[in-house]
Amino acid sequence: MRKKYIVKNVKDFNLRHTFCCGQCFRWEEEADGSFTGIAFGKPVNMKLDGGSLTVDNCTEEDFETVWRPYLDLDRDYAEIKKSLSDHDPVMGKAVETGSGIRILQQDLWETIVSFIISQNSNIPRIRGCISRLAELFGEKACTYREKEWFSLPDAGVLAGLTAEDLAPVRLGYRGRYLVETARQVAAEGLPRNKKELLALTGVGPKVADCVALFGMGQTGAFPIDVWVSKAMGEAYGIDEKDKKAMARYAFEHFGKLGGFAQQYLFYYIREKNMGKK
DNA sequence: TCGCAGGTGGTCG
DNA sequence: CGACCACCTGCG
Repeated sequence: MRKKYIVKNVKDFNLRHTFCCGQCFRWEEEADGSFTGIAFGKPVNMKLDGGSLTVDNCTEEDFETVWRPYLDLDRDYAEIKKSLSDHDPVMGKAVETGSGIRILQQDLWETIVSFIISQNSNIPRIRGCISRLAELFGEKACTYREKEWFSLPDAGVLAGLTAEDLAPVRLGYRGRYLVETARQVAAEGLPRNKKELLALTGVGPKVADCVALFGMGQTGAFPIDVWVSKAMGEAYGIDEKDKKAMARYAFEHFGKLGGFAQQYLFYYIREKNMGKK
């Protein structure tokens, strides 16, 4: 018995902006522009027509407890965008380009796993790794749209494996990081802040900031990757190698809005780069 | 074919 | 403490 849940009047939301801005790796665009994916063990399809969001395979209770917070629907993005746009013209353009981005509030463990895997890699490969990890070692959630869906393996499961066991996932040297981090989490519990994140194997400043932002709701976190470096080099004339200067700039100029600023910049510079090719 | 990708840990000076 | 550099793998 499948249910659909429809919400009217959703503002400042675009599925592609949100699911293709690099914050998540388990959503796929369908031919009709809708997106199918899984979070918190629940596969759904989302379709947006004007301001009307239809979530297929979703009850009202699921929507209120899972998807409303996940999609960050209770936050006023108009205000954030106004504030950032007023800062400078480049940010104004970035906000315009990614006007429907929402920062997803994702499962903490899944975020840790995803961004450890993401390092020094590329999006198609990251998606493949995460999907294989779920299918080979995760827990079966259910069948939806003639496909079997799996959750990512939890820390306890991964802690009992070796990097060798993970070979078919083809994580490369990240497999070792993942097993080691799983053992740390299984023993000590999930990290509660950036300091505890940095204590995990395979988690450095970039991954810690991604997890803080996407998995801990720390909106001031400002992950600096090669794309954001490029964007800030162009926009603010900061030396692209000087990560410290960039972090300082973000802290001083964007404060608690740093995470949003980062997503708009990231999406904008990547869009621009795609257009070039 | 081959550099390089949404970095990190280890090892130097 | 800052500047290298190796590291798995597979895309473009």
